[in-house]
Formats: sequence, structure tokens, C-alpha cells
Amino acid sequence: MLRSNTVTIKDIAKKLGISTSTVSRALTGHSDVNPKTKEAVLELAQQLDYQPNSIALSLRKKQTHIIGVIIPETVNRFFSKAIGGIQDEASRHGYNIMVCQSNESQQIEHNNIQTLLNSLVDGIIISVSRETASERPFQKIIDKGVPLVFFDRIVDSLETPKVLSDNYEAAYNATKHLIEMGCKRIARISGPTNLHNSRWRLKGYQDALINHNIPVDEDLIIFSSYTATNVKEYTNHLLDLPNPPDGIFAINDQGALEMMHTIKSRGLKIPDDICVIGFNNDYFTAFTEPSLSTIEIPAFELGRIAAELLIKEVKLDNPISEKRIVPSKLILRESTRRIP
Amino acid sequence: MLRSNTVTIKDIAKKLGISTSTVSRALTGHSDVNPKTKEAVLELAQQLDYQPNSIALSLRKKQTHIIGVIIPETVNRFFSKAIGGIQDEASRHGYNIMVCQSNESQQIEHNNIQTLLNSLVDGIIISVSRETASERPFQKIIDKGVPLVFFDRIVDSLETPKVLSDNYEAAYNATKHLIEMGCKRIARISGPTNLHNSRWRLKGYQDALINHNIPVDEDLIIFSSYTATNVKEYTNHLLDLPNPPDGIFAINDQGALEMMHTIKSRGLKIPDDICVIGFNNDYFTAFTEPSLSTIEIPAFELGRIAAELLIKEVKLDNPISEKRIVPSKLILRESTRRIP
DNA sequence: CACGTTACCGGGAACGTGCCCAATTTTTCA
DNA sequence: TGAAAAATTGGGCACGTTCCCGGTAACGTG
Repeated sequence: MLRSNTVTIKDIAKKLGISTSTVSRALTGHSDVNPKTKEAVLELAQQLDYQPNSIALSLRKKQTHIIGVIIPETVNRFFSKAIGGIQDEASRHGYNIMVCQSNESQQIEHNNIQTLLNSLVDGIIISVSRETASERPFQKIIDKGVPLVFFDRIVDSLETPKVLSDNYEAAYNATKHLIEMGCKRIARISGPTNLHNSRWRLKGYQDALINHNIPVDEDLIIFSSYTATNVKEYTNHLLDLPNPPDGIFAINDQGALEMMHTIKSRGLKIPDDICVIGFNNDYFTAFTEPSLSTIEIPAFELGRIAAELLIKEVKLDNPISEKRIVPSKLILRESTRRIP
Repeated sequence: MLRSNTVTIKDIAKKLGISTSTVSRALTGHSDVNPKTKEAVLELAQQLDYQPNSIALSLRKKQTHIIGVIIPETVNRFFSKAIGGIQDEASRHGYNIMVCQSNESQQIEHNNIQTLLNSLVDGIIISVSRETASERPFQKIIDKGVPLVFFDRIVDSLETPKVLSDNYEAAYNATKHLIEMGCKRIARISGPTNLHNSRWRLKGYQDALINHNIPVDEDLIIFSSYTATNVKEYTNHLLDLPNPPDGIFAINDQGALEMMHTIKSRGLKIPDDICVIGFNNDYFTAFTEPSLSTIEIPAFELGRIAAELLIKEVKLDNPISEKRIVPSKLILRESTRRIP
């Protein structure tokens, strides 16, 4: 690193024939300085394009103004939108973000935590991997006194701020909508149940059925992952059941898209023979045939709020424990539009 | 920041009754230490869970092991994939990444650069905003001796490493494919021409036409943005021409999807009446009706190579100027499949 | 004139680490 | 056995900044 002309307060002090203390005071304005010398310092600083050395500042002040972010994957549209929200809010408060991805691995996630702690980030925002079972690594963060905020994929047992969408309500309403459209046998493609999200969505689905006097049929519940490659397989499995579903609540829009493809290829009509609803409101859902009903999760907003809470905790320098639930939105389109 | 039990080399030195110099030496192994004391240090370090303070280290060594990344938007799938590649390669070499988004604004991009320089990142990887016209901010980075690598959206006039996909060839081949499918009037939706990419793609399209003795008709070239909301509008405009196109080379898959939707709603058949080809190979392209031919850009790989080149330059501590072109891939599906 | 008050400023330690230089101890070798 | 060589260690400065503390000059004020 050559970094030639990096000008420090020493240079300014020398040129002006004053001490570094005075320069520091003039620049920070934390204490009284002769207005004339102050002006001289500021002018020279501007002239030399002085930029405070953030490393030295971090060492002195013991804060880096960096927020660590750990997410499963950047390619996942939900998370990339969330990063956008985090970044937006962070930069608004003068914070930078350091992004790590766990690739859905608990081991890598653990490494990421260590890395971020070593980088002395001021706080960590995380959405856990789908493998994550132990809460020990997170406890370590808390023990070190580093603020921690979970979003979307949370560890519920820990006392930290959490930002969530209304998974239960979203799933309940989606299922209820299918019921209102006349569906009697509604299949659910569920995510892995070690994820808080998946459990509550499943519960929302089940409760909606129960409250409408429809029996919960375990045969209609498929456990999958968010990036499954066997969509066609389990779709065919469902359709081959002696008593096949007439409504499907998919794991996400990608899954729904591929399911629709398989359904149509078997000559079934959507929504007449079978209704389909997705999850995420991906861009393409408005243009599929038929267009796909789905649930919009405000990922950007989730990220934004996570950053907001984290920065609040950092500045407060005191642990807070606040759970924020961000409402989702049912987007109704042709794939569930029929006259019951 | 309470950071209670942060143990430093001083603590180790005190407990062992030796100097910090010796502890430092024992830990880094840069110089000879009595094997016995070395072992004692290492053991105590492990026992106390000593973690070197990276801030102090950065101040001392003048390198942060942080790579700054500036992209237009994280929500753009192309860029989020690229971030994945950058992060992957960086972490493999012990580097962290600091992500900023310009939101396609030149002003914000400039601020991002200033922020990253102030954070004393070891290098910067950037894909410029669509507004970017001036190369001054980038020159500033170079002048400071900070390694800089462009990817995908580059500034060609600057002497830095650059990572690109084969935009010209990709566009040429896509257009050629449409010609081979019998298209005589091929429309092109082009991106803003201040972007290097857009210019070369446009040129690839034009050259393919010329080389096949098809006149370039300016009426068939639409200038748009990558996130346009007026897709329906310009699609209708094209179809309403006295001599409408029989083939379309869309700006990207999202644009192609919406164009297909509009085309079909007018009762035209794809690919019989009009062929459509997209750009990006987004997930949904395999499941549209008809499935969409497109071009796959290895975004992850682009990011990975950008990080590789940057780290190479950082370690070399000497500017390099290497242009890497990553081949794209033509994905042929139903939207262009017809018997000429 | 002596003293207190105010305004301003400089010295120097500190943050945690690495590394140069010199000092000390141990080993080697004639 | 003594000196030279090698091995090991400590002291202290530096990185760039902030901030506490003490100092000094100017300025009243009685």
C-alpha cells in the first residue's frame, strides 16, 4: 500500500506551528479553540484534503462504525433485498456494512461470526442458516457485549431484538383465501422445521384448516428446502395421490412456478382444477400464465428495521429486546381466481 | 461498547512476566523465540481465548484486509450473484468485503468511493452506475495508490484490471441465432449507451445484421433502462410499426418476459410470429410459456475473478492492468425454436 | 499590585500491535 | 578460559487520534 499523500493532523499542526491537540480540538469542535486558529485549521485541512484516519479513530474510540451482516446467500432475492435495506439505513447513520454469507452451513456461519468479532464490528445482523441448531455461537456474541439483531430467520430463545414478517398470519390468510375459493384439499410445501419461519407458517396453514373444519391431512404436507430441485417429483407425487389436492400453498414463487409448469403439463387447469399460491412476490409472478397469487414479504423493510434497531442499541450502549413484526401482503392474481 | 474480557498481548506478557515484544514474536513467529516460552505464550493465548486486535493491526500494518465493493443495486440479481462470487473468493484469502450500493446514482457512487477510501480499504471493486460519466472519482482512487478493479460495467479509458463478459460476441451470436431462425426484422432493446456493455452489445447486434446482409433499421432499436416500467408501451410501439419486427432481442429476461406477455395478449404466437430472446438466464426463463431463450452471464464467476485480480494486485503491491473476458452461454429454448 | 478568572494551548499518555535496536544470556570454539 | 558468535529478550518508538491535565497569557477587579 503506497498511499502517498495521506495528510494527518500532525502535518496540519506542523504547518501551522501549533500542537496536534489544538488541531484535533479545532476539527472535532469538542472544546474551545481560538476562532481564528480554528478557522486556519479548517481551511488548511480543506486545502490539503485532510481525511481523518478511521483506523486510528477506531482504535482510540473503540468503535468501528461497521455493522456485520450474515445471511445464507446473496443470490437469494429475499436476502439481497434485505441487504439493500440494511445498507440503506446503515449509510444514513454513517455506518458501513460487512457482508458474509453462510451458504446455509452452520460451520461457515460460525466462522463468519468469529471473523466479524475479530473485525470488531459494532454489531451484527443475522439471518441464520437452515442448518443452524445450536445457539452457542450467538451467545458468544452477546457475552462479548456486541449488539445482535436477528431478522427473518431468528433464534427465538435468545433475548435480542428480532425483526420478522407475520409468518403465521400470512400463511393463515393465504390458506383461508384458498378455502374461500372452494378448495377442500390444500397441500402445503413446507420449509425445514428447524427454521422458526417454517414452523409458524405451517401452523398458520394448519390452524386455518382447523378453523374452517377441514381436516389436516399429513399426506398433503411436503417438507422441502427453499432451493429444492425435486419440485417436479413431489408435484407429481401429490397429483398421483388417490385423493389429490385442489389447492397448493407453495414454499415460494420459484417452487410455485415449477409446480404450475408440471400441473399444466398434465393437462390440469389452474385455477379451475387446482389453485396455486406462492410466496415472495418475485418479479415474474405478475407475468406467468396464469399470473400467480402470492405473498409479498417486505424484505427491504425487514433489513432496514434490523439496521435501525441495531444502531439504536449501539448508540444506547445497552441491550434492548424488541420484537418487530412487519406485515406482509396477500397479492391475489389469476392462479387462485375462481368462482367458488 | 462494553467488550468486557478483551485480552491483549499485554495481559499475556504480564501474566508470564515477559515483555510484549516477546509475546508478539511468539504469536507471529516472525523471529526466533525460545521454544519453551513460545509454547507457554501460545498455550496461555489459547486458554485466555486471545484474539489479535485487528484495528491495532491495521493501524500498524497499514492494511485492513477489507475489500470495498460498489455496485448499483443489491436487488439486481446479476449483482447479488457477483457479490456472492466476490465474497467467496475474498474470504478464501482472509479478506472481508464492505458493500455499498450506488442506487444507479453518480453522486451516491462518489460518496461511496469517499466512504471506502476513508475506511482505508485495501482495494475497491466496482461496477459503475448507469449515470456515471466522469472518470475523476476513479482517478482519485488510483492516485491514492488504492488498487481498483472494474467488473461488468467498466470505465474503459482507465488503466486497471477489468473483468467482463463477452458482450459483443454474446449479442452477435444471439442476433445470428435469430437470423438463422428466419427473422428478417429484428428489434433490439438496448441499455443506456453511456454504459460500455450496452454499446458493445448494440454493436454485436448491428454487426450480425450487417454480416448477414440485413439492413440496420433505427426504428427497431429502442433505448431503455434495465429496470424500465414502460416495457408494454414500447412493445406495442414496435408491434404497431407499419413493418413490425419478427424477432426481438430484449434488454434482459425481465423485459423479455413482459414483452412476451404483451405480444401474446395481442394474439401473436411465439415463436411462430415473432421470436424473443432475453439476457441473464434468470430462474424463471425455463418455465415461461414458451420457455425463453436467453444468454447466461456467469455473474458469480465475474465477481470471483474480480476479487482474484484485486487481491493479486494488493499482494503484489504494484498496479496491474489485465482484462479478463468471461464467456457467456447462449441458452436456446422454445421462444426462438422454429423451422426457418 | 496581587490575585482570581477565563480563554486558549501544549505535553503526554493511551488505544494494541510490530519491529528495530540494543542488551543480555547462552552457546560455541579455538 | 576467554572471546566471539549465536540465541533470546526487553525497551521503546511508531501508527493517528483523542483527551485529560497542567500551564500561560490576557484580562479584569478589588
